[in-house]
Formats: sequence, C-alpha cells, structure tokens
Amino acid sequence: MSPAGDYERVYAVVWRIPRGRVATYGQVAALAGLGGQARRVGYALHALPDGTAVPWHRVVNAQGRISARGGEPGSVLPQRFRLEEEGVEFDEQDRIPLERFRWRPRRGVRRTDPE
DNA sequence: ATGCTGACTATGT
DNA sequence: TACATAGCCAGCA
Repeated sequence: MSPAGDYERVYAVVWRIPRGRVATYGQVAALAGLGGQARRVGYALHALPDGTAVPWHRVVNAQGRISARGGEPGSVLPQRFRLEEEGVEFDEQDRIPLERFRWRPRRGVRRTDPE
C-alpha cells in the first residue's frame, strides 16, 4: 500500500473515535496497521486541511496531553476547548485521565490488513 | 544521496 | 513524577 493510502487508513480510524473519548497516536497507528509508527499519525493529521470534518482533536499523546504544533504553546487551546465541549475533562496538569476517557474499540471491528 | 525535523512512545534513571 | 535517551520513518532542504 502506498504512503498516501496510509493516510486514508489513519483518517478512517480517527473517524471511529466517538464523541467524548480520545485515542492516542500510538493507538491510532496500531489500528491503522502502522504499529509503532505513531509519528506518522501525527504527520498524517498535520496534513489535514483547516476545517476538515475529521475529528482530529480526539487524538492526544500517550500522556493524555495535547501535543503542540510548531512549538506554539497556544496551538493546543482550540483542541482543548473542543474536547471540553464533548465532556472530556483535564486535570490540574492539563492532562486527560486516560483511564476514564480513552476510547476502547470493541474487537470485531478489525483494523485493515497489515502489510 | 545525506542529514535534520517532528501533532510520538517506551524505557531507564 | 519528571527529565533524558534511543528508536522510529516519511518529508524536505
């Protein structure tokens, strides 16, 4: 499968994350068949156009924190507001308690075949 | 071709 | 819990 196809797989996984839940980059990578390549998920999301309908804001890093883009600290705020609107809570350290809000996909909806 | 960067993660101290 | 390091690999200069 081509690299471009990998992006589509990533988006397909992100689409499945329900409102009020979050998934980590590594989790998305694994479900998209890119296991261990979380960075590529970040790259794929970075390539999304502004105003996309893909719920990219539901993807956070393994610490439950929002990853800043381009080293811009304020770049995390819009994402945080959207999540709070959906009912996701942050602690005093700006972290989401993953044990409470992490998306747990049910087995049965399988990932695309790995290559 | 070569080297650097990055919306990451696991591991060690 | 927090910081440092190493591994990772597709883009890009």
